[in-house]
Amino acid sequence: MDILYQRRRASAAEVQHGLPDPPSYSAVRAMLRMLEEKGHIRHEEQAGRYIFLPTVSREKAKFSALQHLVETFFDGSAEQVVATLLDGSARKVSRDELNRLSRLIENAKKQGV
Amino acid sequence: MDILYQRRRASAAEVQHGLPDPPSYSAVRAMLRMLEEKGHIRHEEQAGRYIFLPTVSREKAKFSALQHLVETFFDGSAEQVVATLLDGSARKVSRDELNRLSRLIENAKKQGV
DNA sequence: CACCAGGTGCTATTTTTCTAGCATGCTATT
DNA sequence: AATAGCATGCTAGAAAAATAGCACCTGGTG
Repeated sequence: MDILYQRRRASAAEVQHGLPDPPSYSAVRAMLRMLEEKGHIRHEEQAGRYIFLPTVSREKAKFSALQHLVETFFDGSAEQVVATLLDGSARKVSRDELNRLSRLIENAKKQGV
Repeated sequence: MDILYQRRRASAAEVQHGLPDPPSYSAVRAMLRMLEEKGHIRHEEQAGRYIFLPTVSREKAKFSALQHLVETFFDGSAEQVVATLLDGSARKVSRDELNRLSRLIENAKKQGV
C-alpha cells in the first residue's frame, strides 16, 4: 500500500521492486489480488496490463496515517512532530522552508482568531 | 507493534484489547512469540506474568516511522507535514501550541546560521 | 488452607499467505 | 506476419499464521 501511495499507481512488477526484501512475483500478484478482494485497491487496465491504485484517496489515507503516527509515537501532540521534524537528524529543513513554515503558522494564528 | 510503542509496554491481553478487530487470545500470544523470535520485541517477567516491549527504542522507531510517512505521503517534504497538521481537519492546534511552534522555528533558524 | 481467576507452555488443526510454473493472450519489434 | 517478451489466469503445493483447548502454575481471597 505504501508503495502505491507513494507512486500513486504501480504495476505488479513495480510494487515488487519497490518492496524491501521482495517476495516472489507470484506472491506479489497474489497479494494484490487479495488487497483488491478486500477492497483496499483496484486496478485499471491499460493495453492489457494492470495498473493498481488505492481505493482510498491519498488525501484521506494521508490524514489518517498522520493521525495514527501522532497517536502512536508523539502522544497525540502535533507540536512534538514539528519538533522532531526540525530536530533534523532525520531530515533537514532549509532556510526557505523555515520561512514558509513561519508564514504557515502566522496564517494559522490569524485563522484561529 | 504500534500498541507497544504507544503504551511503551503491554501484556498479551492488553495488546489484544488494543487491536482493532481483535484476533483470538491464542493468536495474539502466538504473534507475540513470533515477534520475539524475530527480535522485534522482548519480554520481562513480573510475578509470572509477561510484559512485552519493543527492542528498538521508541526514539529510533519514531524517527524512522516519521521519515517513512514523509516519504510515502508528503513527497519527502517536512513542510507539507506541518501544513497538514495545522490544516487541522485532523487535529487542531491550540494558540499556545502555535506560539510554541513559532519559537521552535525561530530557534531552528538561529541554529542554522 | 482451599479455591478461583487468570496467565503460561504446549500441541494439534484450520485458515491464510506465499510460491512455482505453465498455458494463453497481447504488444511491439523486426 | 512472425516472433520474442511480458503480463495475465489458473492450479496445486509448501510454508506461515491464527485458532482452539488443555494441563500446569501462581497470586489473591474467603
